[in-house]
Amino acid sequence: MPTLDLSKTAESADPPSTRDRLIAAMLNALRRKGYHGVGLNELLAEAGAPKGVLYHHFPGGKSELAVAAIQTVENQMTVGLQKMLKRYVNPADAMQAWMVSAQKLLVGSGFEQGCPLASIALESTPDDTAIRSALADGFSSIRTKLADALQSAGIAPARSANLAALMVSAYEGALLQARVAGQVQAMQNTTEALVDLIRLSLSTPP
Amino acid sequence: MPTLDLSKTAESADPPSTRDRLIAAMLNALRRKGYHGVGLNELLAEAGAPKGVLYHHFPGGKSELAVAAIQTVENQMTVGLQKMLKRYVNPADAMQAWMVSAQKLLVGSGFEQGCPLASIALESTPDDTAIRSALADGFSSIRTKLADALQSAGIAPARSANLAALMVSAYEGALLQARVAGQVQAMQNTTEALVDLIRLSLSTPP
DNA sequence: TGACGACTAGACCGACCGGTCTATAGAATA
DNA sequence: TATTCTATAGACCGGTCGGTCTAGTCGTCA
Repeated sequence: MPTLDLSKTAESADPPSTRDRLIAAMLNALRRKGYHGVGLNELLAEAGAPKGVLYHHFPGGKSELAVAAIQTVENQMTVGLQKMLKRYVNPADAMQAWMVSAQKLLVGSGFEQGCPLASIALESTPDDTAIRSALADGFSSIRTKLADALQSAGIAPARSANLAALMVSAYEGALLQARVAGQVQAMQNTTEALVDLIRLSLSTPP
Repeated sequence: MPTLDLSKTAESADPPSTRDRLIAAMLNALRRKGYHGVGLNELLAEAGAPKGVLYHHFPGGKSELAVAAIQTVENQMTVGLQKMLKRYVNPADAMQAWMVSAQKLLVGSGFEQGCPLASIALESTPDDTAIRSALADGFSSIRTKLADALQSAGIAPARSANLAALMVSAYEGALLQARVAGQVQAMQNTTEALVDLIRLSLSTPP
């Protein structure tokens, strides 16, 4: 069960496979209007693919494609996060950079593109077991990576897990508020408060 | 343009009007599966109303009903928040109580019911102007109320606005993570981190 | 070359979508 | 009682939904 093809460098990349184009179209849709907000026809038109192709690569249909998209974005986010955490020694700086990058995507798209995980998360029901478990895995893996980084920055283990959860919550909640407002004020405020508090946390014994 | 009828006490309440039943059905749907996840027929069945009635009370159809639902829940949330902020002098305690009440609703519904504002927020596009502005108003009013309370608790004005935004972000993000995971761990972690940090913030000069 | 599997292609399906329309019941006004 | 207005009721509409099915086009390997 292949996910995105990562074996090529950005330079030598051949045109993306049909499968990857389908995943990209689903991700784009999730960012903009959510899972139930897009139709299959629209998805296929964007990917430039006929219907048969979808059910060839994803026999489970729309929901299986969504699961693949979730796993893809989980991978992208953890990779991006690791990069930031490596670039900035101080996790407060890394957090700030993470927020700024999301903010840029949001503003650059005219407040259309949010987080693809968040939208489908809120449309899912407990019956959507495959989707929910993919999402749960994704968020859990992001939290774990953050917590590890916080711990190596000198924050106590118990506190790291809590702070990592707060960071993810703040990220999702801030994006959400800025998106509907059509302005980044709330997101900037959230970032500022959180970054301040992480700094405070770094300089305060548990 | 009447919203929910608040002129009656809980004791003397007559059966809810058709209009209110429609709003309640929409709110329930938003909590469980989002705006595009419910059909009109399902909504009407839950409210026990025929189709004509919807377009009588809400000529703008589904989206106008959604706006009314958003305004209703904004009102409910700000009232509830004010009550908590009055009961607990320390805003950290109020925040904790707020999170616990949301967590109870989530768990009590088998991880079905989240925040109705968040789901429709992520499904909306910039074209859904009425919905987005209702949401922006709602979140903004909640933030303002929180910031005022933080300020009266002794936090500097600039810091209060930031912290209020973080509180709302954390609330939405925590609910989202707990919902898909089917367990409250991430929400409890978020709450703990945030409450700790608010306390720290109360005892630290800006 | 012939056969086979992977992939592409799109016509087609019943169900359901949001929305319109006409008919009617009942209370209020004259 | 006649009239009018609000509210309820549900049949009906074209369009789109997610999904199935058959046909065709490749490259690969015997």
